[in-house]
Amino acid sequence: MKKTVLVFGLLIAALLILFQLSKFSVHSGDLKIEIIIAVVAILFFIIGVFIHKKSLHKQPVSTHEIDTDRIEELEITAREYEVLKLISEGLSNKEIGEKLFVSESTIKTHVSNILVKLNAKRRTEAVNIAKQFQII
Amino acid sequence: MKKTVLVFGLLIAALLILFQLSKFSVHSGDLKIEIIIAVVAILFFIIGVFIHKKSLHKQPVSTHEIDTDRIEELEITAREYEVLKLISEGLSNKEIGEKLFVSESTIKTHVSNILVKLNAKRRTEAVNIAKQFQII
DNA sequence: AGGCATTTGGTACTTTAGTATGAGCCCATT
DNA sequence: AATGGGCTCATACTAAAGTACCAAATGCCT
Repeated sequence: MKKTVLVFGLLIAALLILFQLSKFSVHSGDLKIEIIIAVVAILFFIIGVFIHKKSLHKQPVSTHEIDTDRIEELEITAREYEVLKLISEGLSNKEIGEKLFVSESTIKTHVSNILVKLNAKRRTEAVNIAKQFQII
Repeated sequence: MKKTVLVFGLLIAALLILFQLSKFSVHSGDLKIEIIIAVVAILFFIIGVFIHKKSLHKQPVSTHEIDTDRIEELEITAREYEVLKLISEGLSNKEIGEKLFVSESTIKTHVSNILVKLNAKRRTEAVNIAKQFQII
């Protein structure tokens, strides 16, 4: 935000300088009008590209960001979320248990809770829904 | 492609007209130099935005394209691929069978073959591997 | 026509997943 | 001190997934 303001300020300043320069040079006759126009053209072409790039950064085209708000909305706890991510990586309940140093029973409980909260019937469906919600 | 050439042609024409106009107007003194510069600035700003947008279309930021070559490399058949996609949508074998009008046994056979070809132990792992391979 | 891959389907079995329920522990809030 | 949420774990059960065979119909290629 601060950067953008700074850039705009500099651009306006540059434009004003060009205006003054053009007046002076036309009067004195030692600078061709075509050159000034060319400089302005190139300058604003670059500005156009730059601004457009900036606007894209503000509205990410398909940058995959995690919607942490929705995780809270769904009341998915930290532990459940951990399990959910490991499910999406294709691990079994047993493997998840080993990775998190808890029993398979515990993972089953977590998975059951996840399925209810995501309104899914199976873990594969849960992964699909979670991806649509952009929470993984 | 043809569109781009056309746009460029028009732009060059417009630029030439502006040049001629600027010379004439300065000589006759009935058009201010500031206005010409402003027009050029606005014009090239728009061109800058437009060109940048075009270049993004040519190089998609992270457009998800399917690697059909790899599907062939893995020797995944058309039917197996259909099943794989439905697995990734979270359907059960029974549901997939109903959707494709075949028995659950058939789907089980397909799934087993998919798991071997993708070197996966479970369907969730298969989906994960398939996504890494960019085949779904 | 014979060989080959694909698709289909079955049986029988083992493994994994998921449900239901209960219970103990820890920690923060009231 | 009591309540409640979150994490843990267990048992017992049903459902789904996956394996290991076998077999038949189809279509394609040479």
